[in-house]
Amino acid sequence: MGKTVLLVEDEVRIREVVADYFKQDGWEVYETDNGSSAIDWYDAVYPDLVILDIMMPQMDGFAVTRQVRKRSGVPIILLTARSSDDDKIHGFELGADEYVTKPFSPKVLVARANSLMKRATEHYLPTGHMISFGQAIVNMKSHQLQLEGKQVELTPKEYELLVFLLHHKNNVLSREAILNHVWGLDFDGDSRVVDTHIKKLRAKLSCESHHIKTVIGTGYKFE
Amino acid sequence: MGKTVLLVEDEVRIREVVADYFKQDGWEVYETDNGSSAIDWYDAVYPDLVILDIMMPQMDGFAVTRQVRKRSGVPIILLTARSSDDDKIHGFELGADEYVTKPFSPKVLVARANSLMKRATEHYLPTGHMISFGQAIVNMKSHQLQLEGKQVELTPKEYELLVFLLHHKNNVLSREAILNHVWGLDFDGDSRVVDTHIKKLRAKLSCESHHIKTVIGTGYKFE
DNA sequence: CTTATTAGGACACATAAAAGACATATAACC
DNA sequence: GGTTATATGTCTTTTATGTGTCCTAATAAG
Repeated sequence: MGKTVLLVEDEVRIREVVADYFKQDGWEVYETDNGSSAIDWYDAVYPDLVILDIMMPQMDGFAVTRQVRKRSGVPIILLTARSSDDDKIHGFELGADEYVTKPFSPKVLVARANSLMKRATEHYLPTGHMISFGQAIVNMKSHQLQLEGKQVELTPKEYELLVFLLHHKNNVLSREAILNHVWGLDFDGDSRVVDTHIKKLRAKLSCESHHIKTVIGTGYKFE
Repeated sequence: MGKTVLLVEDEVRIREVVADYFKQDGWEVYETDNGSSAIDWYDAVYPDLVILDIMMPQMDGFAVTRQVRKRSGVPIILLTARSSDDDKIHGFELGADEYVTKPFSPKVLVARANSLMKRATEHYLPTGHMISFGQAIVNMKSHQLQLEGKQVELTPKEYELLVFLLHHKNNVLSREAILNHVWGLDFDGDSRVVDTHIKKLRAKLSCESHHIKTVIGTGYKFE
């Protein structure tokens, strides 16, 4: 699965240009022009990166940042027309990771996004880094699962699914959100594929499968 | 209240650098260079996070992990020297939440610590949109009810009903009104379904069930 | 005390998810 | 290029869970 970015910008011209550059660079781009729908989009796709314009009608970039930060520590880039230090402090306090001042070059923005992602990825998955739960250790480098000292092979989908669940521990994830993130937006099959892969993951997790909770009517949750 | 971390590392140089980074990030840092005093420190300060070097004289990181785990589920990060320790991790009892391989960047370690803390905190005190009453917290995101620290699973209807009551606190709600809002206008069944679901909600609310008052001849009220 | 109304329990029915079987797609190998 | 193995996705059956109805006991109102 490629990198996904949620782009929130009300000026159509800027949004389209930026989106094009990101697509060119291999990103999957979700676009919206206002803050309140941005939150809905976030919950639906769980993007790897969020780019927010500060100046937007109704719900501005700061407000969106606050809402997103309630949900996760996903990298956030704020786009600003103002360059005053007050704004910067305000934004950093709220949890934005970077500031890009308008006018900016889309190339530079993509470059910053990539370096931020790289940092975030290292931060999530540094080499040799592992996450454990119960008797299990997930090796983020070899994409393997170690269970009671034994190696358990995971298929790519199983691995992606497990990592997505782990990164959103304790959050209820709808089939929709899981599909969008692990399978991608272009997947147009039955949302029950998620069930099938959850089933297979549970089988491989064996004694630790209880961590994956079914949330009836919605989806799943990792605890 | 600031975050506190107990740092157990026998190499002075590493310990001091790491401690500095954590202090810089607003943490209160307790340091010690050996495993046995680590337990004493733990009992004295009850830190929010424990960072342990695996390789230590006398009592190693695994032993300390075991001791700490007897006391609580506090987040633990183990520092391992290169991947040669991977083999050791195989056979040992687990219980640490993360493993960071040396050499590591102190920045990354602080970042990991923060995200781990965030997860742990979310787990204990879910943020996001919540409504609380008495000892209960309703999480509008996970559709769950937390009662005296324990998660209580709500079915979709129970959740909708509870949220409707909460949104109209202190208002007497007729069965008709409840039906129309929670079941929808098209529902053509018996209005006594409301009673049944109120009953089930009360059972799940247990000690907080007194908030749901019966208004005889009309319906119910949440106080 | 009588009647109206609700609570509680038992049960039937509806819906959602798990399990299993199978078909198709993808990759690896000869 | 054809063959095999593996991974992925769909379909059907089984199981679990949620929902709604009914009946009886308890409780409140008149």
